Amino acid sequence: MSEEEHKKGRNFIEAIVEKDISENNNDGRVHTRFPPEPNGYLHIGHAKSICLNFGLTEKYGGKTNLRFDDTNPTKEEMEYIESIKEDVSWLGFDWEDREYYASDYFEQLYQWAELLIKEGKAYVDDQSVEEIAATRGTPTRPGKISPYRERSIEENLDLFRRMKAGEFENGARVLRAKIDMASPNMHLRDPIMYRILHAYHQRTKNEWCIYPMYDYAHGQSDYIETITHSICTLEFEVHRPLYDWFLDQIATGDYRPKQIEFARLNLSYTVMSKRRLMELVKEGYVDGWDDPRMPTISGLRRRGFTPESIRNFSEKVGVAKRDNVIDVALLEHSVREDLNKKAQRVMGVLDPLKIVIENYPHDVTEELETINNPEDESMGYRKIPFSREIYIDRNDFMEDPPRKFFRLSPGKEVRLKSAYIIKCEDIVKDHQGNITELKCSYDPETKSGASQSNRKVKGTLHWVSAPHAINAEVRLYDRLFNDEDPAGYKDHDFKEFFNEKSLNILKECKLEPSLKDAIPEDRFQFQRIGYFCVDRYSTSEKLIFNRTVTLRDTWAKISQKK
RNA sequence: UGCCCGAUGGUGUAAUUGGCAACACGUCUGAUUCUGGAUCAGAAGAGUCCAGGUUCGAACCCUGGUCGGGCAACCA
Repeated sequence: MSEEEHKKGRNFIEAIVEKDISENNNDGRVHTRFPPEPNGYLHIGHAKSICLNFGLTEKYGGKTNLRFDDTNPTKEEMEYIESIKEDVSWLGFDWEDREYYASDYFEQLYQWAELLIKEGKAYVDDQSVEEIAATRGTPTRPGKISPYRERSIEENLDLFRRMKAGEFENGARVLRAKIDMASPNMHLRDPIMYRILHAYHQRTKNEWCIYPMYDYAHGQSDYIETITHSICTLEFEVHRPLYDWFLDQIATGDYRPKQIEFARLNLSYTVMSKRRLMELVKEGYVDGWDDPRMPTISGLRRRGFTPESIRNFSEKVGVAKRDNVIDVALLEHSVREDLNKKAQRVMGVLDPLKIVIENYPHDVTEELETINNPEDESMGYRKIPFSREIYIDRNDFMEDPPRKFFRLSPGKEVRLKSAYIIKCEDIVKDHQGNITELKCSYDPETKSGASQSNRKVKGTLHWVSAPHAINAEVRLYDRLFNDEDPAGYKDHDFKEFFNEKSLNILKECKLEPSLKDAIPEDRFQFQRIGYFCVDRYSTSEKLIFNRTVTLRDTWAKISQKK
């Protein structure tokens, strides 16, 4: 991308960063952070944020920290930390040695809290949760001042130290910043800085029984890490004055991190909150956080998405402040675009229909040559066996076809990809009238690559040689929900829109023999069908393929229009 | 009846910061094709939420509305 194009296409955050650099704010540094709370798996929305934060520092020459926002020991687990790290690196980003935890700063945070008390800017409140909630006021009415607000500095200090020492029960007292109970911004009405939580923390163990709240911990953590641009989602916009207030209390020089908010990603036909995804997992709607239908990074990975496709997608969706719903078609386009260039083409028959080529000799196997990827000659060629009995997909045959059907039907000819032209001579049915087999003839002059092979026929089919085919299970996935915005109804639970047909397992699929050594996460294009990925739990005894996405299907559109 | 955001083709994002509304996805044509894929060529689709104002000129600035979102967890 040229300098000129840069300027044209830049989003509002890049514009801010460029301005800060040109004005030499914070010495012209760019330092961002990705700050997940380890209480769930990362999803495609986080991927956008990861790409944004790491992308910015790649572009402008800076650093990005990975920081776990682990200030609530009752909700957070080690399992999530591991999955988050794996997802970020899988996407292709490197936080180098900067793996940080908000809990690493507990001591510093505590010291700053004492400082605030000493300056008369924080106080210990003995009110109960209910009382604090009740006296906070409403958006239109100011709150009531706490009876404990004017305690002496000495008493506050003493009580806060005793809170830390574990002398009080959960919920008995909190430390509050003394700001303004009448502020029109609810977050400035003496926000809670510390609460008492006698809970075991994954990292600090039993060292603490008071834990800082997000608003107090986050900005100060940014400050400690010398973050310059603290990017978060829109719902934190009203927190910004508080973010700045806390910083102003402890900052000593000119350096200040700047909070910038952008609109979170929404995807059509799915849900995008950890809470809802957790529900799907816990209530068994899906297999787990990495179910291929989930919009989680691990789910997309298992489904067969590439890191590149997700990064390209993140680039394409843009960054702005207005609410948005991205068409899932854009995500699908991103994988197709990437896999089209990379995925080896193979033959796979999902719903086998046997064909006997009656004029082809018994006991003969030809090794036919076929290109691995017509988009990339360097991927080479391979051999596929051909014989008298083959399988084609059942929906590639119609006994009574409509006019635009270019596939096999009685008396009609069709090309077998990389093989011969065959003609349907006869149909074999069982007693119920189901088609069980097709009798065909082949034209030996039409072998692919042969000099007289140029005869044109309307259609080309994929196929596999019956005696050489290997068996596999193929899982077809569809959108998780039937509604574009399942979480968008006040009077309906999002799970009411769960798509019962979102998973279709096919157990009798026949694949070309070269696939027998495929290992988990190998990706292929099953010619004319779609892109498929070996499931992470696939074994050589039981091969399992997940359909990542179908190919664009013009015929499906034509036939749907009837 | 408070405060803070936002509003540009079906969807998303741009518009050299006041100068002919562009790009991508999607849709539709056609060409091509041993994948009804890919590729190539082309088309339709918004006059920028509304009403005023400033200006030679407004998507952009001002005023007033309308609509949408967020904020009242000892969550993040």
